[in-house]
Amino acid sequence: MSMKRITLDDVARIAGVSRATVSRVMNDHINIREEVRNRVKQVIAETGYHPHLAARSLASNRSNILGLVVPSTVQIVFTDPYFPLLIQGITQACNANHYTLSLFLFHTVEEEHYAIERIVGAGLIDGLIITADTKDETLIAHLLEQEKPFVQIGRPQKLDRISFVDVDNVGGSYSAVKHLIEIGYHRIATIATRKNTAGQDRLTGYRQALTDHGEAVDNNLIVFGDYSEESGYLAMKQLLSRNPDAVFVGSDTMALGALRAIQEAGISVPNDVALASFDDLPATARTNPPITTVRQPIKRSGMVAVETLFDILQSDIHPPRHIILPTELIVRSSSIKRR
Amino acid sequence: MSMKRITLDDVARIAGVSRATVSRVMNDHINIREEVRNRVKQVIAETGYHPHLAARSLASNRSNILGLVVPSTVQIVFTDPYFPLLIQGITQACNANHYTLSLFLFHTVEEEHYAIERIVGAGLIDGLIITADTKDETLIAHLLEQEKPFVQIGRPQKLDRISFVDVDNVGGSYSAVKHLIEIGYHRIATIATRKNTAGQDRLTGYRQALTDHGEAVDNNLIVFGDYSEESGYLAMKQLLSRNPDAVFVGSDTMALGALRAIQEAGISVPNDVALASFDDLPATARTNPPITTVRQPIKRSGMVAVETLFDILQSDIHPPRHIILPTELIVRSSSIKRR
DNA sequence: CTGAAAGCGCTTACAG
DNA sequence: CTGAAAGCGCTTACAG
Repeated sequence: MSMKRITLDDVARIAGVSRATVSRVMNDHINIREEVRNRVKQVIAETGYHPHLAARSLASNRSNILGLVVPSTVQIVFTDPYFPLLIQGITQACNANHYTLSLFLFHTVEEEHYAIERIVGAGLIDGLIITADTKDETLIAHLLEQEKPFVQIGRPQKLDRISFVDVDNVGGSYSAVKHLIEIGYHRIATIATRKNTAGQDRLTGYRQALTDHGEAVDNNLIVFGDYSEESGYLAMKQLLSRNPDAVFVGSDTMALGALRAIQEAGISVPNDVALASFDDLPATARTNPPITTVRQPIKRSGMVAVETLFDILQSDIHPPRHIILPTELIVRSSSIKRR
Repeated sequence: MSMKRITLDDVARIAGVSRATVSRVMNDHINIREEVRNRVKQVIAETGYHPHLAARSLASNRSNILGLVVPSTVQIVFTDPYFPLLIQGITQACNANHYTLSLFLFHTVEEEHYAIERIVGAGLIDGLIITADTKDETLIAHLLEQEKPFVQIGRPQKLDRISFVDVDNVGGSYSAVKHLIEIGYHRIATIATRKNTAGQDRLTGYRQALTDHGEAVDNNLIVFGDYSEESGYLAMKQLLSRNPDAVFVGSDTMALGALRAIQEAGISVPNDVALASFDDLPATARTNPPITTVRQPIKRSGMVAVETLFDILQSDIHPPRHIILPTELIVRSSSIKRR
């Protein structure tokens, strides 16, 4: 604020070269005489010169800023560590590539519409990462129309033109249910959700695993929640009267609710009923007995999303990228059904 | 990308005024003839004009971008909902003021040093919000030296020149311990931490409450943890042999560990030992029995931090602002010690 | 391999 | 109340 900032001009004058040359050194262009490059670098180091990002952005038409958009309808932000882990992955990839991350978190739909227009129109951002949500077709549509490069995290409803990074929800659920079958359970229920594509895919995996292993799919054993702990609790209460011997829960938060219902009913886990879940939050590792879970690579999906966006930014043609990251089954309890 | 962007020039030409006038309308200057202002606004609306932020930034020397810095030493990011709530408050205040938030999350110290210099030097950011941490004096020192306006969240070690927003850790702990005393407990232990100023202040509140109510401070009843669930568990195991009849835990996460230790020991809560805690995370509300907690206004502290930063940015002289937000005691169990 | 020059899209004294 | 003009600090064809 107080002392005058050092500019390209200053460096050029001190090094005895033109501004163009300094600019080229800054941007690692080839075709600079080694001697000149060193001299300029020397001056840059001595003066502590840092290029002015706004100026660069204006001249070059790229800002080295990425945006992360969290629509107003995304609630997970406040419940579990999903959001922090995702951000961790995203920022790590950004830092490694000298990109800056701008965060757009919306609290209302109006805010969302107003701000996104401003953001995209302001040309301050090279590309966007959007956390998935079923409902906001308008936001996605708007981005497509503006031809702003973006990558969605989570599978979109219709794939056609959208690049996305998702975890293998179908495969993850499949492996969990398959595991329950293999250790001897037969009346396997599920607490599912229709809230988003992840929930839908997890239900698909449940169904597929049963079918593939010669088990009938009983619709009475499929109950729906909304990702909240409370909804898991209520769903489990419903299920208890239907005597499942195992339950695959579509999310850890709901699983905690389900466990509460089970414990209140004075039922033994895993002898009377086994529990498996999707997410692998720290909390589920600490329950007693510990819950077997499907671990999704949250942090990694953030990193991959950024890399995918870079890939798009650097290529001229834009065929949509569809990336599915594998999950991992974490078996915590040695719950073998007693015969 | 495809269609040419609409600039100030375009708007000026269409509206039949100079670029200066359009600029003045955009920035809500006074002294514009009502008729002219309307005409320009009309054209802006029709063309969907959005000012180019980099250009504005370059010309005006303010970017309308705020930075949130999370040092590499801050771990809370990944454990509880503190970080999401804080971000929620910060983004809400930013959105309301047409500011954009950039997020700087560091994973290593090298990254931190390298990036912060780049950020501050790049002149892309008007001011910063720093999440507190005891250890990174270097980062703070660097910012002070650069004369970049910033607000710290959490009390810094030495106050002198630093503006900060903190919750009333001393008062909050005080009220919790006072409550335990008033409902009849006498051997009140604490699981404290020296990790940061918040932990220190909470211990201070504990001590003060005891002293003010004629209770002796017994150092045998003060055990230290490091904010982790495991450390709370271990601390409680130590405490159990010393027969406290109540424990005030310095954080909810540690309280969950402490509860685990109590339950493993087969001891009744709150009859044999009562539990109170600081933070008020969702998880503590769901334990059985529910834990009495001190609720800190996390989201609000984010909002206030942003507002404080605006205040600093707008004023010429910079006396440091010190803001302490009140906490709230949430009594969940009617734990009266049996006589 | 290097430089002169135009230009990116805005703001802001200055003058009237 | 409004405009002409300079300037913010970079990048990038173009020419040599």
